[in-house]
Amino acid sequence: MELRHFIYFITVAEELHFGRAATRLQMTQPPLSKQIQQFEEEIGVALFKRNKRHVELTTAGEFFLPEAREVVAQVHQAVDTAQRAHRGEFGRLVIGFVGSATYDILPSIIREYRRIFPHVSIKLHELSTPDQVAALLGDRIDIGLLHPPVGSSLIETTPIERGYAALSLPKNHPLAKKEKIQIEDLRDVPFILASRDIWPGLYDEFLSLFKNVDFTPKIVQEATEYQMVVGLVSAGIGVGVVPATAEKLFNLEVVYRDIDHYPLKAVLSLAYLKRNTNPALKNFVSLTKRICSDER
Amino acid sequence: MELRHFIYFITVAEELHFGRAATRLQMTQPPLSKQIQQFEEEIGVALFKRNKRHVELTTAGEFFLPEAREVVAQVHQAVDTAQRAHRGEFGRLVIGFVGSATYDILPSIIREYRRIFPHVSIKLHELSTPDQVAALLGDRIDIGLLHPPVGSSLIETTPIERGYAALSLPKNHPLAKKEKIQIEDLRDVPFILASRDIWPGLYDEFLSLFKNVDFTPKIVQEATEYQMVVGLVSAGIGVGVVPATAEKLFNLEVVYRDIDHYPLKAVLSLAYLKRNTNPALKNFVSLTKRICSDER
DNA sequence: GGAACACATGGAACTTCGCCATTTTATCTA
DNA sequence: TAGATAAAATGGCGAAGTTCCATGTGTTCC
Repeated sequence: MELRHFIYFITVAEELHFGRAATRLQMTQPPLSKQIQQFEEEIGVALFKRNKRHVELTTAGEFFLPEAREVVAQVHQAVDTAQRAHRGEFGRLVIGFVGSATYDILPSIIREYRRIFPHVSIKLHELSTPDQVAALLGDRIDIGLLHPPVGSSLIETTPIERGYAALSLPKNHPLAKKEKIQIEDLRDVPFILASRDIWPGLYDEFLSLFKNVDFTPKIVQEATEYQMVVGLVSAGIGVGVVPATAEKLFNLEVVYRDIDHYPLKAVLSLAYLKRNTNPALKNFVSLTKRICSDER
Repeated sequence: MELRHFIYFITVAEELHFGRAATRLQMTQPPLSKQIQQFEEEIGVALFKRNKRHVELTTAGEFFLPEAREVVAQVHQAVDTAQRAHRGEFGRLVIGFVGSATYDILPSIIREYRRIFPHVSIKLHELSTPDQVAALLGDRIDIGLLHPPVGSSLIETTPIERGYAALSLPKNHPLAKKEKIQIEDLRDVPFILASRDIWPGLYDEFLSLFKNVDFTPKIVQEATEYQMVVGLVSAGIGVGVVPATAEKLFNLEVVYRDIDHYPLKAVLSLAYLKRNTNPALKNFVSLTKRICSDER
């Protein structure tokens, strides 16, 4: 019993004429007759009443016809489902992200992706960059939104946001009066940073600013997230270093200032395993790239 | 693309091992590998990720698996439906019947048939015997419940009720006092009969009773149904001739008597076209025969 | 009653499916 | 590091099944 038999049966049932049915099936009449006979024998049911001149369905054939059509429809649906999944229209996507990504880029990407691929289920996990790298290598997430570098040749990364970091100061801080802060102004200033785990690139870049001056910054406090940095700043503990997108965490007690001539690059990257074959991943990556290039 | 491919895919997906899957399919591994490859090529979707040592489903394969199982299930359901219809468990049955059959045998047969074959839809038409014969020959009904003879070699008949007819008299009629009526008592009695169309056999048999006596019965009225005969009798118009089962049409004004030594046979038969292949018909006929033999 | 139509039958050719033997590659172990 | 083992892929061959062509047979229509 093969699919062929069902298709042959349906065609003959529609034409009630072996010759015409054979033409529609692009074959000749004798093999069609034989296949139908074999099929009837195999299932033990006469599907047609034939009297050398006229063909008609038996009662069993009439009941079989809609079921046979259902078989063919189900076959098409199955193949279609596989092809859609292959194109990434069905699937699952597990996304890791650093907390700072939620301030800006992540929600708009997710929103757009959901609109275009409504049948892909998305699972989000807030993870630090090193945890994301481990999760990627352990196949627990498909995509990471993290701060480079990741330090693994198995992982592909593309920058999606080339933003900058800024200093956040209590609004009554003396330096807050200046439009641009000079690096010399930062001598003896107490700093509050997110811990190096959160964003090693930014942490290291901040420290490297001071290679060309004769002092090192005084880090008085490390926080586990940027929201906490801003909180400590507004409490007057010190001056914070946060990505510029954190300005969206409105806090009236805090102002943001750049350091003159010393931009702090704050790159957010998309990261995924090179060997990951999840079709939904490709779409997510290309969609993200498109959105980011549109914004420029 | 054939059913085989779906079954092969499901088995490999369940085993995730071409060798074991091949064993389960009672074949060797190489042709199985080849068939899966061809199938993947045909639908344009990689269903398995294989790396010479391990096999696993791709995302598309995971989405395809339940759909493929659905295909196989639908195939089985389709074949099962055809086989059930072939056995007469699904179907339609159009039944013609004479009015007198409703008094006794028909309801119990229908009730029992419905219980055993709940998925056969039954359509009932009250028709006279000649109309039933025409309807049978014109393929408008599958079965007739009628009074023989039918007079067509295309039609098969089997008696299902060998009942008797009786005389019905107004309860104050002189003859009503007698337990058994002698045929001589019927001289000059006005008779009421159902018209010959209704039951030619009974009509003719009644007339033939009088071949051996020197008078013919006086038929004063013909009615179009037995209920009407009984009604006319109770109105005192005359003496009726009705099937014994008509006694169930309770009427306190009427009594029933037999004619001594002259039983009036009242045969009800099942009739159907010999060439009718409706499987539900066979079951109906054999069930009816069983019920009738049980009752004896 | 003959012609035309339509399904069935029989035999030949081609396709393809499955088996066997072998190769390739990945993993495990010494 | 290298050999052993396991598992999928590859290639050639035989057999089975499918298709085509030619023909047979029973119906229907003129």
